[in-house]
Amino acid sequence: MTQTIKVKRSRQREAILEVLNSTKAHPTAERVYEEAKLIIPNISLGTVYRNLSKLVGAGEILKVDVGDGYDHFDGNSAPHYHLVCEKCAKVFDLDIKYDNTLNNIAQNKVKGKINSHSLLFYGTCDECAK
Amino acid sequence: MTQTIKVKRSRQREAILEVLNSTKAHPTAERVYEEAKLIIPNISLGTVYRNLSKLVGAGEILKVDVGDGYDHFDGNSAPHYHLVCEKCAKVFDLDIKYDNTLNNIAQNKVKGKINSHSLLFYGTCDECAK
DNA sequence: TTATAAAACAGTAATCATTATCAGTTAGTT
DNA sequence: AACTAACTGATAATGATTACTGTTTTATAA
Repeated sequence: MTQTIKVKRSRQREAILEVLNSTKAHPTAERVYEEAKLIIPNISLGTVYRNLSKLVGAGEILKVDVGDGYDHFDGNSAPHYHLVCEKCAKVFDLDIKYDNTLNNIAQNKVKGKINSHSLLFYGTCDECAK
Repeated sequence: MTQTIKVKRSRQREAILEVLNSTKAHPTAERVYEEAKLIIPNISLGTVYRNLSKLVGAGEILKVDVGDGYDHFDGNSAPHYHLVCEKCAKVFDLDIKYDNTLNNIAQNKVKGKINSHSLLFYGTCDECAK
């Protein structure tokens, strides 16, 4: 028994996507909520969470886990690497090519199948380094 | 104004360390609590959390963040890489040498200082691949 | 267009991993 | 043995995320 669940457009989801696509920051759900309210003032936080999950599930955005207790979201859905600043806690994109050979190195060590990887750098961002 | 805070031994902290050093799993705080209770039956969950934080701060254990909503802990404090099984959700150590040159690649792209990195592989573990 | 059904919503309550609090206990020192 | 500060067990509080519910919106088609 399979059931197909249709997806309907919603102003709210489009506003959330617009927020994410117009920033290079990697906002938390709360920050996305604040920005989305500028477009749809009575949007609710639950709606933001629900749609962020949906967009992640659809592969339209990325969830970035940096271990600070918040989920961060990224409008750039292509796999790429991040820098987490240990001073200001901001998350930055790194202009490094996604390296599929890393998967091969791991693949040589296990019988199971390696599907992907996530690489996170910790250090000081340009701004905080000044 | 600096103040030195002394560290006192405690049976509880030693039991927690013993739990972590006797497993290759990467238990959550709750699991550490369950195991520690076998050694000290009336140990409290708060004590487990408090000492896990302390041990991480002291560099005696590692906190492994795999994005499943739980903190995982690792008695092996040397930097190394992990595989997260997408089927059973377990965390495994990978026998791959920690690659410092990855830091250099990132270092070439930023003005700030890259200090470390975390690399996490996703896929199927040996057991689930059968 | 209107009617209909299901998806999505706003508002709010519930969940639950983790942290904080606090009175009593323990380890280390004099 | 007495002192002091770190530590503990028990429990309450926190806070990000999820679930619930009655209402609204979207998409489809009569």
